[in-house]
Amino acid sequence: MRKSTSKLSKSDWLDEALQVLAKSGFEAVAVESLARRLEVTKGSFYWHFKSRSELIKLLLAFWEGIEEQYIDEYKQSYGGARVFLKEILKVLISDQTNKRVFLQLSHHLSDEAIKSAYDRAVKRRLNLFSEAYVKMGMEKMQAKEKALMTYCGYFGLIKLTDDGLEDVLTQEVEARLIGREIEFALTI
Amino acid sequence: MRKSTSKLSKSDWLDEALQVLAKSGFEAVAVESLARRLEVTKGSFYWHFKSRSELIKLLLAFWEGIEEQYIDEYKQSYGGARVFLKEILKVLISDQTNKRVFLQLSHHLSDEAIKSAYDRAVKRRLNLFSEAYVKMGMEKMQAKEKALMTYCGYFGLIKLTDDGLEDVLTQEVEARLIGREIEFALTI
DNA sequence: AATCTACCATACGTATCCGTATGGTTGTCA
DNA sequence: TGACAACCATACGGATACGTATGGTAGATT
Repeated sequence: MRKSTSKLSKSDWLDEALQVLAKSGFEAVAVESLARRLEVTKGSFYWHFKSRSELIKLLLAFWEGIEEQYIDEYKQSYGGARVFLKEILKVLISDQTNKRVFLQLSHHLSDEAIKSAYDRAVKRRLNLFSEAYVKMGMEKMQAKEKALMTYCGYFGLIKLTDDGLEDVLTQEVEARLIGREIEFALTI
Repeated sequence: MRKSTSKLSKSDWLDEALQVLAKSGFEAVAVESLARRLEVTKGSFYWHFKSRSELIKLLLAFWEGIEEQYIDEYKQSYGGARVFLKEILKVLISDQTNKRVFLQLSHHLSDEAIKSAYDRAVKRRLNLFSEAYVKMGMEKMQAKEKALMTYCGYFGLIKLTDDGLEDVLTQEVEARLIGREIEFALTI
């Protein structure tokens, strides 16, 4: 029944699940649906995972790992706080998978595991911004306030650019909006 | 089996459905669950409605009607564009039901009916803002750009204040953030 | 070559939805 | 008072999801 002869690993399931999550949301991260995509049956799934909720937990940890990893990379690549802030904003805005997974999390806060991963992701962003503003010379309290403002603009932006309102956001308008949001974030 | 002797109307179902939608999302707007809340069985539901999707459609129209109605009221109450913008922002931010329903819509754009209601709601807000900026003296294009910026801040704000991150947003911090967002919106 | 382990298929049980079919009750009106 | 309409209960069918039980196969290991 399988096409490929190679057997699957936990990692294969997680990779596929992340794709599905980014594209279609948590509801689509379903056991039998995933199994069909991987051309196996759920017999395979329940060999690798205890339950769907275990998959979800591992998936969240998987995603958080990826995110933390490339935040570290950006921190090392860009020493200056201002340029770091600019570049990390650019990637948080333009990385479609990161953006969509983050938004999917934000839609399912009634699930405890998802909510706690989401809370951490929000705080990661707020701290990123806040720390940058402190390094750029702001007082801690003002930096936190500015970080909140930046975060609101950031979140509204990734949501708006993900909603598919073609007649509102042409590519040109979207590009200008992104530019202005980044400009706003860099103005202290 | 019923407690009250009075029979239900379509309106009773819609009122209840709106409450549930605001509080728990579209998944919770389920036929049998709603029936239990109203202390009837789904036999009643399917007498009043053709299907669940019909209820959803009527519910969306119901909500849009409420929203349009009080936007009109605000337009009449506040003549000046600046004060109108300030007041409409305040209510769009602080009206919990409006805010939560709007956010719920934003989470279910794969449903066509929901998406089109959501698109209209987004455009309503963008037009509100844009028109205000034009009346405040901005060129049309710049007004549209500023409206987009305002919208992003607005959306991020209502989302953040709805996410229940107690250790991030104390009441005091939230109040200051709202103040700053409104201030930003009014600065041209 | 025999066996053991990793991996998977199949079949089943259960829960939860939506929707339908059908009949019962209650109030109103001729 | 008898019939009709509005409103609702009950019972059922079907779809879809999760999870379990059990057995099969292919490659590594001894």
